[in-house]
Amino acid sequence: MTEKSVTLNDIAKRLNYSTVTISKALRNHPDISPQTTKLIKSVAEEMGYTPNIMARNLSARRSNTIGVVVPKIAHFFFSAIIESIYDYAFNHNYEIILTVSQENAEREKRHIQTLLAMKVDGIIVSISQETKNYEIFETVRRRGVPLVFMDRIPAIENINTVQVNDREGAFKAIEHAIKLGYRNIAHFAGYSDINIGRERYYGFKDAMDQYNIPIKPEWVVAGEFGENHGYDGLMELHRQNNLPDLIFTVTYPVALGVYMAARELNLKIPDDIDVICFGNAKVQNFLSPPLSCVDQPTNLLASESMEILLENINSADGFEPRNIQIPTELILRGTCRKFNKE
Amino acid sequence: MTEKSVTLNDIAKRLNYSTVTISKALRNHPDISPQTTKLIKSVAEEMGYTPNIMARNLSARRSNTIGVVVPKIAHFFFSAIIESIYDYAFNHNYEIILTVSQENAEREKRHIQTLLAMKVDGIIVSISQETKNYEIFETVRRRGVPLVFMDRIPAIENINTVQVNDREGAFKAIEHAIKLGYRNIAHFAGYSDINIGRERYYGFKDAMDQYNIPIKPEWVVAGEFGENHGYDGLMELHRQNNLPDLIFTVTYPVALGVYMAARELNLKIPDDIDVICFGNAKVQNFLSPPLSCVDQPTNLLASESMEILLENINSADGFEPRNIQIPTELILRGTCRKFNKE
DNA sequence: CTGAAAGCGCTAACAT
DNA sequence: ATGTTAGCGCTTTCAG
Repeated sequence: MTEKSVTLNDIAKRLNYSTVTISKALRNHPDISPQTTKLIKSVAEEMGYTPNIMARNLSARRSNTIGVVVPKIAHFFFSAIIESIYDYAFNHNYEIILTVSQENAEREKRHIQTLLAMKVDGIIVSISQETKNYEIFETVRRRGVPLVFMDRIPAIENINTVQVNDREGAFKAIEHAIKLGYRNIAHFAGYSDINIGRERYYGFKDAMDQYNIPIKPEWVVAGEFGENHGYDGLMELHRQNNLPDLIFTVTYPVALGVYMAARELNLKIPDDIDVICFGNAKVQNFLSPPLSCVDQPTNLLASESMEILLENINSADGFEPRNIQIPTELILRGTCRKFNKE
Repeated sequence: MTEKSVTLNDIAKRLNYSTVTISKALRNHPDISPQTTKLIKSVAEEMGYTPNIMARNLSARRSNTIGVVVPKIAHFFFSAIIESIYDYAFNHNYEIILTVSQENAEREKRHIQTLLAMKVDGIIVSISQETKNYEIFETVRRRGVPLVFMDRIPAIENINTVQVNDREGAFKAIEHAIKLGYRNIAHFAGYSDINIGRERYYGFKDAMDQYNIPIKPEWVVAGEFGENHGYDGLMELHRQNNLPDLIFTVTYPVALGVYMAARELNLKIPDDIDVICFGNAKVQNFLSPPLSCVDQPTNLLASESMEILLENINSADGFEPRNIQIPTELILRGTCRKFNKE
């Protein structure tokens, strides 16, 4: 019934060759004559041979596998990125081991340990919203495993990073809003431990400062990156009877949370309260109203990360860490557009 | 610099034990005395030992790893399912190797071969929209690797399946529409080779038949599961000047495509043309208008699949294939609700 | 309670 | 062009 999988040895015996010859032939090693190679391949095929990747990796001391750690996947931003990563990996003959931290630092750490134990050739990580201890990344470095941080980046030196220009992106959004006439602007921000929380806030602040608009502390509310933050945030401001005219949210899910709360409170977007967010999702076009945002090119984030990682993997030694910044673009839709206010 | 990772042997030498003792101690084998175990563990910890999973698996002939093949991930349905699968796996100490076929049968096959080569303990697959050749699944069976099909299921015998009650779900949606007074109903369907295409169509047909409404062949248009199908479909019907009053789409992305086309054509949803779809995504609540749908409980689909798979893996032999059907629920929002028509 | 021997399936280095 | 030897790091008998 359960047929035992055929090994190099099985083929060797059948053909009266050594396993080495078989192994080489199957990998097109020039040692082996074309005819023999052909013969061996056809027999392998016929016998239904599949290499045992565990064994191969163990022996070859490289796995052709890349580990990925992301905080979430059921959000457009990450699922789009992951899809691109898979694509890139497929085209370059790499396997991906994807792990999900669920925004939990402990879990993130365990995942990275597992990836190390699996002897992945390199790791791409987007840190969780609560990651504050960076020891594990030191461990990775000491092990000599190439590492690229993408989008969510810890504050440590000498690392590969691929990110969007968060500060500039946020600045553009707020500047646009100000030019539209907005003054009462709130920011539902991320925590400042994490780059995207910090930088997007700075971008917001840059713009407000530049146009001499005072920032109301109660209107800068730091929190997580999910719907809850947006929902709770708006609910709270409403309870305080302290609503701004516009809310700039640190991520798209936070904006969705604002939409939820607004519906519940019977606030009309964008008339009663307007929204603009960082991060783009195809569906935002079809929200009611369509949501304006700062676009982050997910495919570029993914491909740049992979590219740098593979370079690092394939550069014997002394690879200089690279830091890539990808420009953002402001996409205007139903919210935060002048004509809505006319 | 690049520090070599520490092995059982390293610990053994340091402690003057054999590797076997170390190995056993680390796995809490009763052979080893509690004190020795404790000592060994602390030293292992101190030396920064990480097991080499490749080696462990090779030797233990099981990987504690499950392979997953899905057609897409940047769609809410799949990303939600995958997240649940990861969760379940994490709690049961399994690793997941996720692969994405991109709706491509060739790629799907290669992924499954890779998973076999990686010696995964079991596989969950949701087949691509174009998979017609089922040989590879036979191969999996012959290898004795437990296999569960989820949501998208091929027409073969004696397999584990976990799916939603597609026919009933579609029926409920159409029946509801009919009771609302709709007669001119189109169905943007999937291809009939695949269960979800076929069954959802049957559900549609059941309802139309039961209420004696003739089905217009031009209004049943089969296609893929992505946005394009919906977009092209509506465009084409519009070109033919042959618009229905309601479109029932086989998936949520297809409905999105309809939204896109409708916007372009200046058709108002739900007044000019109404939409209801199979498959739920949180964001549908915030579309304009909110989209009614047949809900598929993604977490149940995921957990049932994992549960059956693990059972199958752990049942020595003679496991009877199981077939799970999960009931659906009709969720009414902005579209396909009577009050819109009043 | 501890360890020696053997082997998982494969590949790299070195013969022949 | 082909094979021999050795070993990747771990676990599973089986002896002591």
